[in-house]
Amino acid sequence: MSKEERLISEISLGMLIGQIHRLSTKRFVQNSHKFGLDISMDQWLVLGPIWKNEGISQKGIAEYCQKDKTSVTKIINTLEKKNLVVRVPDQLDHRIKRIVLSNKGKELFHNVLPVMEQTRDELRSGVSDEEIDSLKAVLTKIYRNLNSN
Amino acid sequence: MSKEERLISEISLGMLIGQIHRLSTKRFVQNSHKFGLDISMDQWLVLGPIWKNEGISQKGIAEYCQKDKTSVTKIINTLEKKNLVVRVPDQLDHRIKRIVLSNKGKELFHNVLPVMEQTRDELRSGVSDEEIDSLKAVLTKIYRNLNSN
DNA sequence: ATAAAATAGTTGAACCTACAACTATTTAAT
DNA sequence: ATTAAATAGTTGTAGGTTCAACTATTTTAT
Repeated sequence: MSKEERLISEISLGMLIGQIHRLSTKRFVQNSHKFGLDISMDQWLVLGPIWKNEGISQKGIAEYCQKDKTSVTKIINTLEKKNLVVRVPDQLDHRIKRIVLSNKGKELFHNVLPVMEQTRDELRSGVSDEEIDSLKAVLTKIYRNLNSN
Repeated sequence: MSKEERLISEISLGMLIGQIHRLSTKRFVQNSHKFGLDISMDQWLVLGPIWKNEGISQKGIAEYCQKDKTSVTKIINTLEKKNLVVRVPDQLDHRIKRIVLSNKGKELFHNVLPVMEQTRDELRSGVSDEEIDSLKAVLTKIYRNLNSN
């Protein structure tokens, strides 16, 4: 492969990953609308650790989702505006805010599960478990390359 | 695999792709700074088709990059602000704007090539060509699933 | 006990994306 | 020829991401 060809193929790999990321988050939102819900992929991602760990701190959420603390602040803002979660200041360490699901938030969480499933099925249609495994293996390598320094 | 496990594994695949997308665009920008340049991944992506096809329309760029026309408008705005490209109205069809690289834009394009290469090398470190090929094959399947309707 | 460093979260600026509504222009239909 | 439909691009709004700078609160070091 010539130098230019390698560069072009690199572009297409980067573009492929970018496209899939964009299209899958878009599809998720569209599917949520089909189910009569209104939630973004990132809001859903942040809801996950709160569900699993009631009262988790924003820092905890950021680590779990591997998102910047700034992003977490802003997503929590919109979740709070939607009355899905509440910020509760920690009584011992006043720097920490603990995030708690409201009843509306809990309800939404359950309702989103089928949206998740459908999006996954659409994504994986015609793709075998072995293919997904090999995909994940290579992606994990790349992820480590990018994440270590 | 239980239903919940499948959902969790799905989340991790989605997160993996999202992380890699974010980290690789971030790495690209960081590397461009190391080379004394200042350009984002998306600006670079848009510069590509303009380089290859002098005077391409914004619609053409959008198709090439698979970006929304709105995004293209805004990225061209910032490229124009940076004096890297110029919008030239088409003489025959007044709806169309043809995008042309300035000298500064051409120069930047050349200078970014090594940034691209280095980012690719960092990304692919320890990953064989076969792995990249299988990665692309599966990603392409998923891409088609998402793109067809 | 106090000053310095670390930690948790927020804010503002710049950029990117998606959606909907809009302008201006060209093409098609009758 | 005139009206309707399609096309190219822009604008505004809302949500996300990153960076740098900032506040407030612990922790640590001396």
